Amino acid sequence: MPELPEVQTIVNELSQTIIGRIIKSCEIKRDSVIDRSSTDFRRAIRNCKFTSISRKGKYLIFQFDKPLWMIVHLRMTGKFILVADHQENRYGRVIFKLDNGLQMIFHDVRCFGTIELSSDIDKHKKLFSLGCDPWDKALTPESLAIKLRHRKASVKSILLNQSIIAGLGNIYASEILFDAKIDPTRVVTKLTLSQLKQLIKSTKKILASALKNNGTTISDYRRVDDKQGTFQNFLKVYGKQGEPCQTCKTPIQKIKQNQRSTFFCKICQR
DNA sequence: AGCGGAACCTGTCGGC
DNA sequence: TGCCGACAGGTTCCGC
Repeated sequence: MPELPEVQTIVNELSQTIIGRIIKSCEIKRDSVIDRSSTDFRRAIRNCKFTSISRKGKYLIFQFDKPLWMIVHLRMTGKFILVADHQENRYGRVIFKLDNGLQMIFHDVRCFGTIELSSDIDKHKKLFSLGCDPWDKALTPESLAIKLRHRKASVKSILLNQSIIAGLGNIYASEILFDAKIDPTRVVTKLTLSQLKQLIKSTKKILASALKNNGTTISDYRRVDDKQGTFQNFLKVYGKQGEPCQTCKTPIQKIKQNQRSTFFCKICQR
């Protein structure tokens, strides 16, 4: 579900409300969401104060007032809800009770989401294996070309690989490739340096615009407290199969790549 | 090494 | 109406 712009929106909104708050207790409704026994988890997190919230790739990172971090991945359907009282909610998987009476609910229909605790964030394997941020200065056409030089996968597949660029998902991959006028099925080593340059440029452009719109709400993604993003109003290809391309009027194609939908214009994208 | 497919879990939608 | 398969914004594991 949420990609970089959605996760960043949630970071921004949670920061405004929970920095400085202390977790008084925690209720775990679904054990598979957390990375240890519920007893150990509750004990570790009790009386911790939130000092900052940040994002790496699609991971949310909550920092506390001691050497402890909570690392959350929302996967497809995870979201956070802040409420004064916890009405019984079928999909509330973990409920954090804060010192100001608010409850922060981790809500996740499909239960793919994960919550982990770490006492040494620099040694967290999954975070360590992430590629660079799209706005990282180290991301240049030349560095990308070197990193991809022996790859055989399509450019769409490479965009979804979090160890190369972190934060892109299925919606923005299609939108970025349309903006860059690159065929998603193209083997990545066949791209020219100027196409790689355009790819990086389009990535930053699309993500910045999505962020400005608080993300894309199609079905499940919600901001904190169920508010919706608005970038769905600006999508040009995702979910638009059969509709005319905004540039050349040719119907948008929908294909499957690695079991996932890709949308593109076969005329504009080469 | 790195690719594609299956699996994880739950809900919804479209077709017959 | 009812059932059944396909599909959903992600990642990990496995076999090749």
